Amino acid sequence: MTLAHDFQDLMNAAPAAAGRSGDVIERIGVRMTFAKDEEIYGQDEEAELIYKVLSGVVRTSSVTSDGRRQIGDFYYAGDLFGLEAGDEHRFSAEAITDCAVLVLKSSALNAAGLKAEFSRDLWRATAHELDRSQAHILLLGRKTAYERVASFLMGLARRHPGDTVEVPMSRQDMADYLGLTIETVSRMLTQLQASAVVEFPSCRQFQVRNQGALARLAA
Amino acid sequence: MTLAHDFQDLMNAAPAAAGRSGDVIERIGVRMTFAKDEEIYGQDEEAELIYKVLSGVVRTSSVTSDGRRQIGDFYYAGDLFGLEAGDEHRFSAEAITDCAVLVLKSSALNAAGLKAEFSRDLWRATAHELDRSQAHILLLGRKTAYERVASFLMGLARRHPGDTVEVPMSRQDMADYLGLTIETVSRMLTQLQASAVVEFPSCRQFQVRNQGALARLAA
DNA sequence: CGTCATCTTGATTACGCTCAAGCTCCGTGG
DNA sequence: CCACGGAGCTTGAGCGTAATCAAGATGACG
Repeated sequence: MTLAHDFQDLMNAAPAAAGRSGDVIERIGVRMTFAKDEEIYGQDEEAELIYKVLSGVVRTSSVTSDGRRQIGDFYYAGDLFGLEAGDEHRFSAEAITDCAVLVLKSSALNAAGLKAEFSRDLWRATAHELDRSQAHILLLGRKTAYERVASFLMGLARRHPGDTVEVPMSRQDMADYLGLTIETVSRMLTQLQASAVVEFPSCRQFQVRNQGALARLAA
Repeated sequence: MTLAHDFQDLMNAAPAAAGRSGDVIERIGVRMTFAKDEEIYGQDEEAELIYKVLSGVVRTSSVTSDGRRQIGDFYYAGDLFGLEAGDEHRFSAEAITDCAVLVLKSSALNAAGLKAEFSRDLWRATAHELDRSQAHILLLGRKTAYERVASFLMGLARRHPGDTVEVPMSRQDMADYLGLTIETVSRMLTQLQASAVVEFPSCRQFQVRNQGALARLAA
């Protein structure tokens, strides 16, 4: 990991920060880059920083002592992550592609007197996270493997409108997000292709062939 | 459902509201009561109210068109619920016992100029919800039926310290929270008893017999 | 062109679901 | 006081979906 700016920037930039609150993190955050598979923060580390993806894709994940892994979510350019209720992170965060990330120390907001300005955005981001978590709960609790994989592709397609959708994560990442094994994910993808719902020219990109069928499965 | 105070109270009480922000909802909220199994709000209703449980137990749940149900969480006295990111509720809320609930219109906070005072509590409650949701994701994604039921009992015991723990919800509610069927829940409870981890004198109350074993299973 | 990681496919197993019957606990009424 | 009925819970038998174990296929990279 490398720092693009010195941490000193944080203090220098703070007084200048004004205007729309959406800009606060851009103004007083520190830009950092992470290589593919590099850890951004660890499970059980102190949760005092807020992160914003500039480019690349980030995953949050939790591994139990016996090796079972669950992925919390995937984050793309523009998404905030790392905000949590407890003192410690429940999930770790890793770059799944080379990434650029803005990092903001939440205590710096207080020091700079920008907390109020930023707090509405912070609440929104937290509420949005909650919303996505609840959708995830529905998926894990009551959907079949076929529906889970369909929902996942639907989510990817929704985020990246365009003919061909890129799949930035591995089958293992998908499986650990969906509460399945890689073999099951692979089989369901094959089935979805056989049913002409989607088409995979290669294993990391696909096109939606039957939007209606996909939406029905994802519902 | 019955209103203990007139809605007018909301406006009357607002100017008097001062001091600790934790009191805001108590001061300007409206008290309502709900009978067992009564709906507090429905799925896809507008999400503009915030609720606080005074007594009894509330569940949030989501039912798909084909009848599959997932329970989001259970709420006890002191818990806030109903806060959501979208305009519409993803879950409905029902009383699982006779309940008393404080209801607060979030727009009233703006009107009364109390939003800032309340916002920190609101953010905390949202972050806490997120934390619980993430734990729920871990449970649903990567735990066995046996571990899920053990985790659930652990959670009940933690909330209500004391020798005998009451189980306010039905087996169906437990099953729909845990992503299982009532039969599986029942079998796992029988197994946990057979292994002397817990003991059920009746089906709605239990004692923890082996704290360590229960904690290990729930981890 | 060879090597290794990733992905897919196949065969078998097992965990939890479905369907079905029986039990327990309550409230109601004879 | 006991018989009846119904809802909720438990137990049993068999099945099906997804996991596991094990080969192959594909693709990226040196």
